[in-house]
Amino acid sequence: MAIKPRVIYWFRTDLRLHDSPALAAALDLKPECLWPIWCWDPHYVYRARVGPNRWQYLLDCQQDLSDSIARLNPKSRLHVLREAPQTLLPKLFKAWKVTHLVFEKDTDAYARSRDEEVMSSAREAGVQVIVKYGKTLWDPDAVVKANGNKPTMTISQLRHAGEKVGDIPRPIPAPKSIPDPGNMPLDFAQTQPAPEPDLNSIYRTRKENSYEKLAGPNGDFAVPTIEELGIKSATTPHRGGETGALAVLDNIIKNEQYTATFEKPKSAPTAFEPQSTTLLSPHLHFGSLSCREFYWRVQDVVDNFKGKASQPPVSLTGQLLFRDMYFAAQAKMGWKFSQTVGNDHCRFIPWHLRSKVDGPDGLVTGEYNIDSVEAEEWFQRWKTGRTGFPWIDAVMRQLKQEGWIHHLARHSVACFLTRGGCYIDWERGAEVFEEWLIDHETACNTGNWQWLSCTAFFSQFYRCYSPIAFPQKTDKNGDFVRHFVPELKDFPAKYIYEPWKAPIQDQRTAKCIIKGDGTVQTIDELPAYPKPMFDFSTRRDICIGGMKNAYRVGLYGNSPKVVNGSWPSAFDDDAEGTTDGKNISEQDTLEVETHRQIQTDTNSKADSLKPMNKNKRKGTGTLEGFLRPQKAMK
DNA sequence: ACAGCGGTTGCAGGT
DNA sequence: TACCTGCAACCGCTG
Repeated sequence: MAIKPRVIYWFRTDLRLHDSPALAAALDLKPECLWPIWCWDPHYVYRARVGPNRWQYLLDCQQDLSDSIARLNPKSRLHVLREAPQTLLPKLFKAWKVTHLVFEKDTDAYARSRDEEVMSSAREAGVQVIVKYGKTLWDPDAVVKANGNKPTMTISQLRHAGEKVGDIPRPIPAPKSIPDPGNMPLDFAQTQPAPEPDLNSIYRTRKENSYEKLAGPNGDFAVPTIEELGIKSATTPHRGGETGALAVLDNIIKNEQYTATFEKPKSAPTAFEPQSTTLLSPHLHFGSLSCREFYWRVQDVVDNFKGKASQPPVSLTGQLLFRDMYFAAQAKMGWKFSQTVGNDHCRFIPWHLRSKVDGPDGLVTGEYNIDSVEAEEWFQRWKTGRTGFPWIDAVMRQLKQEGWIHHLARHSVACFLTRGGCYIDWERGAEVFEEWLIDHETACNTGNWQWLSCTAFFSQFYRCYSPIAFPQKTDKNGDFVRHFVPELKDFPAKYIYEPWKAPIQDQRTAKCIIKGDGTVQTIDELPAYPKPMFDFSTRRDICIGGMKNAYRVGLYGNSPKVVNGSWPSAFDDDAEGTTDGKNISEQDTLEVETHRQIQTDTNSKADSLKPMNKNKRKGTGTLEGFLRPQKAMK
């Protein structure tokens, strides 16, 4: 008689029961026993930037899922094990006599390397592995294949590739029952992770000890509390979990007008309580909501809508297309998608505070070069919400406090930090978002930062968000600023976005003095708010000049001069002074259009040779043949 | 080969 | 209110 399957279902960023193709595949095995488990991965604990708000959101999702599993089978729950999956799973295969390992596909760079290691040890142990995609509308690898094995860099590429891949699957209903878990002996040694470097040490309330016992402090595999983890309390009002996600979705769907006519660019980034968009992004990140459930629930409303429905990409379903575009781009490019150096699709701009890279693979180290004391100060003021521009500061404070900000608010502060203000590397901003966003998704976050900094996906750098004019379009009175920057709450609307222009008498009446850099709390016994850290329109002009210049030089992340650090020779001044829009001489553009021919990534070599051969037909044999005509600088 | 068009989400100043 | 233009000028896609 054949042995009945003994299945580990490994939950990761698919913390739901509804529409889970992988979970359905596990249940289709008709297992004798099924262990729903979560591995407390040291990579996430120490190496990813995770602030308290996202920790709490994850715990919410885990607890809700665990409760839902227990409702289907009181003998079961989500079993949380404190060890890296790469070392733990091989031991569980033996100790629990596992026959099958099932999980949802994850094409994130770290996830891929982790999963490959796990799959190889499963093969060695004779454990059958079942992997199903479920995180995106289409399998990112299939999208890449349909896109000619290239990363999807425009929404039309994604849409064409998606059409080739096929129809977006209808969601699968949640299971009605879950098998018992088998016995869970832990008669093996727990492998302790290396805690250093610990990128999240500032959030710990005590010495990190989440790896003391494999099954948690009570030995019961329970989902921990944030106190148990020794992490500071969350400040976000947003709660995770599948139950809440489906309730929010129900509410959205009930409002047919909103659902069918939603246009992202027309939604207000200044709206709060309630916000103007769905706030479902963190649920999509943790998988507490299936994107296909969302897609089809919305699409069914749109199909039955009597009026004029909005269309992708601005519509609700359109938002999911961008997500798939970034996932597929990352699926193709791997680690290099999330950094400049070595990235053949990311323009090189000589920003301040560039990342340090190290090692034979040329990956970022997590540290950066302070090439300008002034830029470092601007970066810290941006991060901590004391730039002196109330709109920027309000958004950054909302981000830190609540872990979520509106998409267009992200645009505004990202533009300000990079090409439209500070001229600081987008990777600095992406790291802050990684730390604070509850919906942080590496592919979408780094993709959007490249978009906004005009290094990939988007290039209209002369379209620049004003920290004064932009919020005024949707919030003349400045209610958003008054809420998140309360020291300005009594300022007249006339000055709310530029309080430094208010006469001193008005400042005293409003009980807030505009002075200093934000480190001083009170002046003459009145609350203080900083002066703007620079003149915005001057900086905007400098930045646009710098962008124009850098575009003309035309280096990309994989250009030899970027990889070997000799890029300053492509600009006409010294290494520290290349960032502010000075002109370059004509011959320095010669590097340039070769970027797509140069590959550090071996598996895309074949693609990259094509354009070179095509250009070679010109027979010039020199770089000139590759150059596009350059417009003269004024 | 290349001109023309459009690109989820700019701004200022109009009608 | 919902559009229009000029501003300077990027890219990918289409024919």
